Amino acid sequence: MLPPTYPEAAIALQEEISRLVVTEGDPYPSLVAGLDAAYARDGRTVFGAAALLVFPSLEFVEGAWAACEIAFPYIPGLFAFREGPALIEALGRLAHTPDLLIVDGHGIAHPRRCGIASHIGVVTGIPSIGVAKHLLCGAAAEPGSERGSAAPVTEGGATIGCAVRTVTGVHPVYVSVGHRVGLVEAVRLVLALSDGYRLPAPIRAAHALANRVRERGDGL
DNA sequence: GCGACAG
DNA sequence: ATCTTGTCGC
Repeated sequence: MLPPTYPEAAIALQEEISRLVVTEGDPYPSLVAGLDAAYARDGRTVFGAAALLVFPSLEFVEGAWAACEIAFPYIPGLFAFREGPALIEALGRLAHTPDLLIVDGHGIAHPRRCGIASHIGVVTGIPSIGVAKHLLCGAAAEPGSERGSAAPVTEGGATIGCAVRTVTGVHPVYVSVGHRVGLVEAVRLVLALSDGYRLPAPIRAAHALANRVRERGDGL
C-alpha cells in the first residue's frame, strides 16, 4: 500500500497494523539501533537518523541517515506517517541489521495502540520499544524518585506503558511496547540502555546525528 | 461543544 | 519539532 495521503486512510492503516503487533517477547540484543529525526529550518525536509550501538557495552558502531521531503502534516497520533519514512530509510542504510529498535516516540501507548515504534517494528519485523518524553494518551502514576523506579501508564483500565525514572530526581520517560517485546522486558532494556542521561544512549546518539546532518546541509 | 495532543 | 543567549547548578 502506498503512503496514505489523508488522515482517514492513515487511521485505517494503523488499525490494521495494530492487529499485527506482538506485545510479548524477551530479546537479548547484540546490536541496538536508536531512531530519531530532525527537521530542516524551512520545514520541508525531515532528516531521519539511525545510530547502532553494541549491547550492553553501549559502544558506538555506526550511524546512517536519510533526508525525505515531508509528505504529511504533524497530527498527534499520526506521527509515523511524518517521520516514519525517513527513519525506515536510515535504518535500511545501516551496514548491520539491529536486533532491537529504540524509537523516539510511543509504541502502543497510543489511541489506536499503534504509535511510531509499533508501526516501524511491524513493518520491519524487528523487536521495538517506544520511549517518549511526554504522554499522548492515558495517565501515569508517579514513579519513585530513584533511578530504576517505574509506574504504570493506564487508559481505560488497560496498562499501555510505564513511566520510568532513568535518572534520580529527573522527570521520567514513558516506555511502551513497540513490537515483539513485553513491557517488563522493555523497561529493563531501557534502563540498561540509559547511562546517566534521561534518554537512552541509542536515542541520544541518533538525535545528535540527525541534528548534525541538518546543520551541515539543509537541502538534499 | 471544549480541551488535550508523541515530535 | 523549530525559533533562541545566557545562566544557574552539579
